[in-house]
Amino acid sequence: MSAIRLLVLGAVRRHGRAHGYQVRNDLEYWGAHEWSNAKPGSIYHALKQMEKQGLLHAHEIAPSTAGGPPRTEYEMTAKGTEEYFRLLRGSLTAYDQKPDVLAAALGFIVDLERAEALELLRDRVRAIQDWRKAVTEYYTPEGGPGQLGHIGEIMNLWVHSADAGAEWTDGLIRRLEGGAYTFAGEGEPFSGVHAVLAEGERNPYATGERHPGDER
Amino acid sequence: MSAIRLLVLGAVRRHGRAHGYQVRNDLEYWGAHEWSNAKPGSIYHALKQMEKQGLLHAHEIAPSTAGGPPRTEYEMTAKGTEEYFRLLRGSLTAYDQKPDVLAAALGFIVDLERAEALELLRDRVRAIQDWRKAVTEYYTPEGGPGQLGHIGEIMNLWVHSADAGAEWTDGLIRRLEGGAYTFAGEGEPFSGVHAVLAEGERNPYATGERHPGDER
DNA sequence: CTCCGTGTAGTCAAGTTTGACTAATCGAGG
DNA sequence: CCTCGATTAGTCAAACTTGACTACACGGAG
Repeated sequence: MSAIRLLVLGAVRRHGRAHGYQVRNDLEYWGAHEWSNAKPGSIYHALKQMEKQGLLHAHEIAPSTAGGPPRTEYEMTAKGTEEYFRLLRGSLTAYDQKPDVLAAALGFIVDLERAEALELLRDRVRAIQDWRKAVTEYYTPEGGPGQLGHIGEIMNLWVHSADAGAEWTDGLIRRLEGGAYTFAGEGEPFSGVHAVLAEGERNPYATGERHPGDER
Repeated sequence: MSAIRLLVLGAVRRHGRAHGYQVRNDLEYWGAHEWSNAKPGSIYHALKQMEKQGLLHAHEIAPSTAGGPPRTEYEMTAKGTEEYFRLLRGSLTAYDQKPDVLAAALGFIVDLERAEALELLRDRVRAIQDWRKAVTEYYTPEGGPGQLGHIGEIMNLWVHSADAGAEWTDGLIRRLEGGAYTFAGEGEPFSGVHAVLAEGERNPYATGERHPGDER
């Protein structure tokens, strides 16, 4: 599963009520258009789909104050909130080599309680170790490694990635254990830069430059 | 772009002529079903699509010797070979955090000449460094970092991944410089385990176990 | 002989993603 | 006043992906 649903649900949730363009702007503000498939089409599609599935409730709204076609505002339903947390938890634990999903979850991690976040991250480390083991076993021929030739480099890549992922997760766990950041139920919620764009606020990060790493 | 086209083209190329089921088996043999979207539907779709685009030439064949519906065999065209190398080169250099694409390219890297492979990998390192720089710049607010709160962990993740990717690439470059493996134009081609399944050969790795890391 | 499981080969509908396109309004410049 | 460009908001067709399903043949159990 991709990161788009989590991102959209998270954006709507932070606003309480939001229309597609607002979500789109938030995601761009968070930099998500650089590292996830958060393109207009995907966002509007996700909104409509999730409305059909009862995760969001739609309000038809008169043409906006500032040009453009009439817009639709969405609110989360109870079912939507449930799904949001299901996705958030799943994205933190599952190691499926899709870093954009993890990045998205990271943006919302403080919506959980600290203890749960830590538990989930420890599960993640375990999942990474399982994957590492499975990979090395799969790519070990009877005659010992060395028969693999350059194919062994594929194994190498996965093992290296897994180790890097585990190391990073461990680092995060240590920071959280050390009391970093403010989690749910720990007083005033996060409100630094990058929280959310208020209606009409300009995105100071929207430079319009293309960043390297973009697909061409 | 996903890894499927490269994988399918590469599989067909190694056989000279192959039907869908054969490709499907090779990809499973290489372990690709574990780390890429190489599902039957995707494979057959890719074959048909690439035939429509003139990358492959299709031969309708009488019902197979061993049950099942009639099958179609595919051969690469000149255009297909061109596209294959275009994809291969692109997958080695582009850093778009899709490790399955890199893994696929790795499996075919010896189809290039050693000097070119090295050049491409050095380009890759440069691309990774560019991405790293772009990320740190994007996520550095005016008031200095620290204002970011937990959002800074997203940056952290990307930086950590980039560094790990660069490190791995450097390692591979050193191994190749050291003369590892046999590349195009260096005498007898690779023929170890994991080369390709001959018609009718059983896949000794097909255990049927589910591996962790699978999507549920 | 018949039924069932396994292997062979592929199809299909539903859902998702992409990239380009539409359409309306506002403000500045000529 | 008119036009151009930017901003706002969203649509659409084409391509791709997913997971479940079909259909046929062989071989062994009962």
